[in-house]
Amino acid sequence: MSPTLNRFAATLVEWQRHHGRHDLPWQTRDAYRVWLSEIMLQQTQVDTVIPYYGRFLARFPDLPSLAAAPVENVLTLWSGLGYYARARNLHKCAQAVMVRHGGVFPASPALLAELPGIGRSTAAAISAFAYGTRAAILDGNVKRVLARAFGIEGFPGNRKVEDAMWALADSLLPEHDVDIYTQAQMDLGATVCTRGRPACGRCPLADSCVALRDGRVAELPTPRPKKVVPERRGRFAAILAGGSVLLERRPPAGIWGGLQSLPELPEDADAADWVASRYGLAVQRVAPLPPFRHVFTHFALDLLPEAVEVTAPAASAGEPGVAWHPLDRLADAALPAPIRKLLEQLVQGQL
DNA sequence: AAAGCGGGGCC
DNA sequence: GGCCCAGCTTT
Repeated sequence: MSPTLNRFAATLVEWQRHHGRHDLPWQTRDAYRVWLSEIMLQQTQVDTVIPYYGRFLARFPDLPSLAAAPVENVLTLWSGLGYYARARNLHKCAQAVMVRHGGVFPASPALLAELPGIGRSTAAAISAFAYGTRAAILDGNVKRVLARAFGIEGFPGNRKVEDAMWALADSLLPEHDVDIYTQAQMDLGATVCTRGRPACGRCPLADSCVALRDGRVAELPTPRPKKVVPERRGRFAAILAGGSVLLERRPPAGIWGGLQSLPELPEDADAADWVASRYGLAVQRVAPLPPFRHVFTHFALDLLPEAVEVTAPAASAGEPGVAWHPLDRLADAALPAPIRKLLEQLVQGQL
């Protein structure tokens, strides 16, 4: 598309100057801050990210401090944000930038995309915001805006549909003000062209929007095809002694990879016997706790927690990755959200 | 309880 | 290149 015909970009850039967001804490030209925010913003909305971003930056103000930290400390600060592979990749990426690029994020989207946790869209966003590089993003906001504005059919998670959107996004990229344009697409998608009740009345693209013209705003973008999710169940032991709970680090990959959690009991084990033999603890009492369901994208997990009171333990828990953790210091633990909630309810005497 | 958000990586 | 992966928020 010739630049003079690119009304789309010009309209968005003009809209952004007056109606876009200009006070987000990561709106700087510091590649470290831009990168950190973009990773946190994958799969997570701005309002959720802001407090995490602030805490993270206070603890790891720059790339070298993050690269030098143990990954456990990174996971602790990530606890509750979800998708913990992002935190592990973030840490790996920090170390890779130190080694490969002398501690400076490259400006090239191709080089950025070779780093852990950075894909094509995130690479483009970082290079556009931090360095003004001309590169197209395609996140969920942009997919929604493009699907509606241009009437694109098909689930954007489908490779063919996504490829078509990438081609369109590339063709729409303006010659100048790519950083403003990039922020404009994100902001329009987040504040006007929302999934639920889009505010078409104040959309700068309303005049030309195909979905609005055809009355198909609610049908676009095409939703993900439905799938039945398998169900799993897991028994979890809250082993308690002297105001502390026993936490065990999970394997690095898979669900809640690398996080601390309650030990998972074998399906048919007797809780008291299992705790006694595995950890060498003297069990005083076992009590079932209310079961609850946690739903992931691709499966549902029924959690069956049990409280296991033991006599005051020795200082060491023996097994590697196993540690007693004070119940009044849960904030320091890298816990998955449902386990954190369970333990907090336990502390508050609600169970 | 169900739907939505969304980029990365494996096979 | 199709499909699988992963957790929290919103509705």
